[in-house]
Amino acid sequence: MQGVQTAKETGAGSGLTERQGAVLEQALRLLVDGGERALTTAGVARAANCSKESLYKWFGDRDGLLSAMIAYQASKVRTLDVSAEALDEASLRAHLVAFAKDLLEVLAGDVSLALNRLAIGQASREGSKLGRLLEERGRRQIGRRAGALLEVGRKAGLLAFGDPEEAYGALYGLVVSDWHLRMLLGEDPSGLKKNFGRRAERAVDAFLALYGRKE
Amino acid sequence: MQGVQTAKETGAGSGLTERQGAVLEQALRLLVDGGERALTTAGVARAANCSKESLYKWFGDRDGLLSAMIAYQASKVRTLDVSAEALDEASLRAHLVAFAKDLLEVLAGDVSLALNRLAIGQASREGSKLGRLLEERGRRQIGRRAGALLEVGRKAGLLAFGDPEEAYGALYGLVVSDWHLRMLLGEDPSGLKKNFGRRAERAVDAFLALYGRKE
DNA sequence: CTCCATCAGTACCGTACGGTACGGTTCGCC
DNA sequence: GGCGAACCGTACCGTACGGTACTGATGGAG
Repeated sequence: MQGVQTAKETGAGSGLTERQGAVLEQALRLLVDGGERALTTAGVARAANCSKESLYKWFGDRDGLLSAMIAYQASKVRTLDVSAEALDEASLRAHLVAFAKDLLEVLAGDVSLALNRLAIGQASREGSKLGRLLEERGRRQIGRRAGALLEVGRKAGLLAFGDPEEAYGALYGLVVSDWHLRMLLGEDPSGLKKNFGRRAERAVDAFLALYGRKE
Repeated sequence: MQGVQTAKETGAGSGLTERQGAVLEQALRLLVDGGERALTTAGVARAANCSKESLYKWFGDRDGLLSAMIAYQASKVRTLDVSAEALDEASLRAHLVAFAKDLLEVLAGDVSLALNRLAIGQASREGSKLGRLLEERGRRQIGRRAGALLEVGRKAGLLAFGDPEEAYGALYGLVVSDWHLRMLLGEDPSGLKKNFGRRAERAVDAFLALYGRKE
């Protein structure tokens, strides 16, 4: 980090050059296509038309490459904030349903599944920080969005809950149930993807039945 | 299966001898302690005081060993059936809370986490049947227990739901939320384990608020 | 033009693992 | 007692991968 960074960086202040971003993109593609077994340093170098030496110079070692992949993928996700505009019951429900659909679509995405599988596979190793990293960049982010939404709903007198964390946990559980695990285990998600909309609405209705303020 | 099996088998008619069961036990221990990286054929042979040749004779190859481990572990879990005795609101709630606590304890168990991590790590491989196997032996089993319990509750007029699968999904989601994933990612479950009881009760109360029959 | 930094491509090394083969031993059966 | 099956321990082989070193090409700075 000494001196002026002359190479062009990616949009986010991630310290990555365009080239390095392209390499991570190829690495993610390899991971999605063939799982962790396919993610070899030689394979990444070949797919990205770069040398292994450059990989080690840029990312340190294989773990550094994996961490960079997670950070890079997370940097592409942007969480839109909910405007604290006038919120009525219908619009709160609409926001919640939109959140639920987004959540399901993110969790069912190829890259998300591959990265979660990768981090879970490494979780047994003691020093592996991949799980923590994924949790920080993934769950915390989407959790904050949901938390903000719930807070706005409570401020508007539409929701009633004591512990926001508990309310968020209930919402998450009602929306996702065990689908995430089943997809991680390899179950074909095509049957699920059709029903995202209906599933999200049902879950939100149940959530509102639990935490919606009875008028 | 030709002729009479002379060697003593394990209790379940799994076709495994005691010796093979002991070997699988050691293999599970290795997996729990060190993750998949520690689960090498040589390591299992050393830990179980058997030869690699015997491993390959008994289980075919490494995948066969992994499948046998999952089947063996599943065979140790016995699902107790709910007697269809007279069920009132309090006893239904008690049964549901017991189920929820069991579910949390199973999912948080060392062996369960290790096997789920293993199957998830292999899920990217095309031909891997481990995920399906784990789903069949694990989820389906506990799902049937829950389904039976819910059905009894409905028959007794204490629960009202249309689709049993949906009701079970809601119960599962309320109980587990994202805790399973977080534990799979390596989060320390010690903080969670203290609150199993309270968590189970809260989840069951929410479930009953949704699906309990208002009298 | 010259110098220097960067990087692609490749060759190389050590290691670790899956799977196989073999010698020696135990144990049940005839 | 002798035979044969099962099996332990170990040595062995091929392969694949992580990581390093080297060579040559490119391109920008002075």
